[in-house]
Amino acid sequence: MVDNKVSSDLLRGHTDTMILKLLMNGDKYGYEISKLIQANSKSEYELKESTMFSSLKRLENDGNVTSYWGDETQGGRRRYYRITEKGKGTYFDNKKNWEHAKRILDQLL
Amino acid sequence: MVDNKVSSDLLRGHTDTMILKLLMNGDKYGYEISKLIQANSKSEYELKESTMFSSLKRLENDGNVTSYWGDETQGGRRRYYRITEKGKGTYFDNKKNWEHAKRILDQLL
DNA sequence: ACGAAGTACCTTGACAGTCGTGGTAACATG
DNA sequence: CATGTTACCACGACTGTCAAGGTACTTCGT
Repeated sequence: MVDNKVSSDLLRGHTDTMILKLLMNGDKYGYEISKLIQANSKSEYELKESTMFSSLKRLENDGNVTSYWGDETQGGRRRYYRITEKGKGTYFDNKKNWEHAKRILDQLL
Repeated sequence: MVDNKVSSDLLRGHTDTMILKLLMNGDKYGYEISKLIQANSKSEYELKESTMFSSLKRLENDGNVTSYWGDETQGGRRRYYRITEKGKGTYFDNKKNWEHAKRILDQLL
């Protein structure tokens, strides 16, 4: 009797999942993430910087990612993000939830 | 160059669209709407009353639905909701937007 | 040499949809 | 006559999004 309802949060807030997906393919820094998402959606979706930062902070607070400063000796410092084991689990859960929500929404809309 | 980005609001807030869809098949009252949505999703989604009421109020303020009191002479008064022409347009727009968002999310998740 | 544009980080405050909590009232059932 | 169900509604908290603003460095054109 556990969790056969869609947690309605996932009808909002897919940002975390998008970011986790990217980090599954290796560490990335913030600016890179937003550019990648824009590219991967062929500019049909734009992840706003402030949205991304609040998502990254949330992910870090929840232990889904860790971060560290890159060692760029010259020029702009970059903060890199790395997905944790927990983060991978979260990604798969979220992805499954999305598939579920999609089915239900298709039925309801 | 207009509107090739997903308005990210539709990643949240599908409630309005669900309700509009139901009203396309005839006037309904509040309680009925929430029960129908629960039934149509085989209890996998439950539309909370307070969410529904705020959605209905929003829909009415925006001219997507109108409402009137039923003439139940005995017992519980019921407020019925009827979709407007504008509401039908809104429904089709939202539905199209959902299809679009779905494609993009599938690509990004 | 200078200014603009781009990279790269971050904070703050407002806004909007969701939902828990609580309240009213009528009717049905045991 | 107490409990449950139908039926309405208001209020306030929470959370994800995003516009606006800030800092600092690099690159490129003129």
